[in-house]
Amino acid sequence: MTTTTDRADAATAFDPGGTGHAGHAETGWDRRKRATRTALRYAAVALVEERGLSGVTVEEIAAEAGVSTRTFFNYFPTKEDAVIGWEPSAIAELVDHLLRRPDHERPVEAVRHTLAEVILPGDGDYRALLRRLQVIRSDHHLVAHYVLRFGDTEQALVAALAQRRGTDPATDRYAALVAASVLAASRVALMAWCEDEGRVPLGEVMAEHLDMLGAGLPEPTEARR
Amino acid sequence: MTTTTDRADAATAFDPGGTGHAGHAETGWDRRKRATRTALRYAAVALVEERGLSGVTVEEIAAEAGVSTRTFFNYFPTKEDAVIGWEPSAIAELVDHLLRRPDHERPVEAVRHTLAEVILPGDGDYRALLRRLQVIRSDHHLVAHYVLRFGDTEQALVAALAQRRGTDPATDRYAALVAASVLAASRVALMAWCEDEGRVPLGEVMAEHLDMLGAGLPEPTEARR
DNA sequence: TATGCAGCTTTCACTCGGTGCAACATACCC
DNA sequence: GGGTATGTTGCACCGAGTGAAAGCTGCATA
Repeated sequence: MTTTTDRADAATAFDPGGTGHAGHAETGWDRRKRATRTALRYAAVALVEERGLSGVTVEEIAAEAGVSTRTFFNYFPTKEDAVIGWEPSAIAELVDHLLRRPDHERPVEAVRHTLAEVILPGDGDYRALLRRLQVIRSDHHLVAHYVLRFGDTEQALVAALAQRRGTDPATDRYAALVAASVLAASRVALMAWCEDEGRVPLGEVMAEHLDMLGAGLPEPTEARR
Repeated sequence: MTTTTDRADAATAFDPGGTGHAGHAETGWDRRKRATRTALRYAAVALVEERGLSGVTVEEIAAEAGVSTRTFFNYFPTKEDAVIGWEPSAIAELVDHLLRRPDHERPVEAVRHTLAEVILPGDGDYRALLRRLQVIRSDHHLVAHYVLRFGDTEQALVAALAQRRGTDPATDRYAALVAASVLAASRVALMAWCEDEGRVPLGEVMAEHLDMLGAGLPEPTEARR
């Protein structure tokens, strides 16, 4: 019901200055690729929202986006990744930000600020994020895959933290612990924000959770928190 | 190299009182099933250790264990699960233990004790656990799958914690946060223990990590911790 | 000991996810 | 305008995973 035609040829329909916020002169190829990627993500979310993950095949998503099945796999390694909107560049960006944080900052704070800068969509497109999270939450398999991608992020963060601290990422337990627990808390915060349908600003929800983590998980006094 | 024949017909070769520590009268079927399960796990770990995850097919694992491919899938939902030794019963057991912890115990402590009781192999078979963890760590895909199963465990823990606290598991953020971060810390501890090749007792490593978490992740003072 | 039942294993057929490769199309640059 | 880099497609293929029906195995009866 949702679509079927409106996005059919998104691969060739160039984005008319829509989400474009790319600084350095974008070539035609880049535009085309971004359009295809967006179309695939959009199609994936829409179809899965409608029929559930197992009710949709990659072939259908590709068709909906107006590209071949093979092309789908040129953009996303798995069906799930198209739904959760996985971007390989996101991890690199995260690491980049983390390495730029001031040296005096403690690891937990550095990671915290980094996440705040990177996860929260600067363009204010919280609606899309919320919708995607709702679709993810609706399917156990998608949640699992989401957690899995957090795992990838975690590995990258450990490497970056270790670099910051001048330690060996393979043996720096503190870095591993910080990355794992802060990411876990962030994930829970995202889910809570989603559960709440975005009424409380995401930044606040994140801060709340990370504060609790930083305080050693004290049991909330008031009932129902 | 490792095997090829020694375990070939483990499905029919009954376990001669080996790992058997089942209290309530075990029927022949149970013995047979346990033997098959063990053979599959063993074959999976051995073959993957030898050739890597992608160098081994389910068909080969099944053949090595002396059963058909279809039977493999009657025991494990995925190839990865056979390697990581996933047991659906483990989660139930975890929940069970958690619900039996004394009421006055704070959530973090309750989860902590539960994990200590369930994760640590009572029969002292740390060698097998260590080997399995080493195989898992050697492959990114296996690590991801391992994290994924921790995610399943997490959901079960949240439900159990919420029940304990008399809250709604869907909205109890504190339960979600505790489950997620404690499990994350435990996972990191397991990996650290493995990295260390089991020289320091697992229980100690776990305690160290959970203490750090409970203290709010203070930056270790001494260099290299 | 024979017989029936229950539960496990196997075979078969099939769908779908995912990848490598070679041919084709498109945008860019000279 | 022609060459080149890059993106897209079709094709062939492999392996994971599932459903269903038939066969086998152990157990509990008479």
